[in-house]
Amino acid sequence: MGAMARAATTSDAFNAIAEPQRRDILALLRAGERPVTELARELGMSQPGASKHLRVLREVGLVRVRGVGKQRLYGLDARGLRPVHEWVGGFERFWSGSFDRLDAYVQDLKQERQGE
Amino acid sequence: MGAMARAATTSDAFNAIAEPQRRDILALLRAGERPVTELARELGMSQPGASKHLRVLREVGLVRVRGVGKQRLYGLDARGLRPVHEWVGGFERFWSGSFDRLDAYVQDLKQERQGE
DNA sequence: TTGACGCATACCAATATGGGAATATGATGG
DNA sequence: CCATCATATTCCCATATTGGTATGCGTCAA
Repeated sequence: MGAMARAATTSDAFNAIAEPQRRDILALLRAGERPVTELARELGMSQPGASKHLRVLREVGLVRVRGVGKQRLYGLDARGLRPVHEWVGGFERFWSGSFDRLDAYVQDLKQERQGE
Repeated sequence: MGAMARAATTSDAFNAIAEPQRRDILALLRAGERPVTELARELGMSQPGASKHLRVLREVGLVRVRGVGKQRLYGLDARGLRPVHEWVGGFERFWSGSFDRLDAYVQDLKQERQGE
């Protein structure tokens, strides 16, 4: 019951994709299933390293595994990214087009003043 | 140099938004600027807690500050979320519509086999 | 059964948290 | 200059990584 640390990487997709190498793995898997060793080689990481990242991705459901002989083929299951996309999308109007930085700034100010 | 730990939360937007409370702060700031204490109160966190999260958000450029008298008004600067949205958007075809889980799975297999 | 191969785990080191409490810092109003 | 309000920082703690390296384990081929 003492202090807390950062949330586990396995807690949700947001945490899982915070790690660059895991994002690389997901991106690579868009091209199709891959066995661990191949992933490791293509991404320049150690085999244990790849396995560990894959474990995290598996625990949040972003990849699934399929045993084929000695190999374990990892495949993408991007459904878990949808909530992330939607959450971030909720900010789209704040970065797109006519709403440049200064505009947004001023807008916010106006809104703020009106509220009081 | 020795082992590494998790990337800093201040390293990029992906890491910054991995923390739920920081996401809450960003979401709240869409309604307009807020002073620290108000943010803390509305989100049920301590003042130091809010300040610390705001510091992280500031360091990755997702919020900006403006001093107004004794207060410091924090405002949203969502531009940094755009790359995140785009990266995640790159997976859209894998979760949307006709591409349900099993379909995607089979598709991947086919693509894989063709590639060899 | 025995190797060999592919992968997952265990263990260790070094580090980055996130929360609470206490305290320092800053700006404002008298 | 001082008391005060609003924030930022500092400490301390327990925890959760990420990256090696070594090793366990399951499957397949002889």
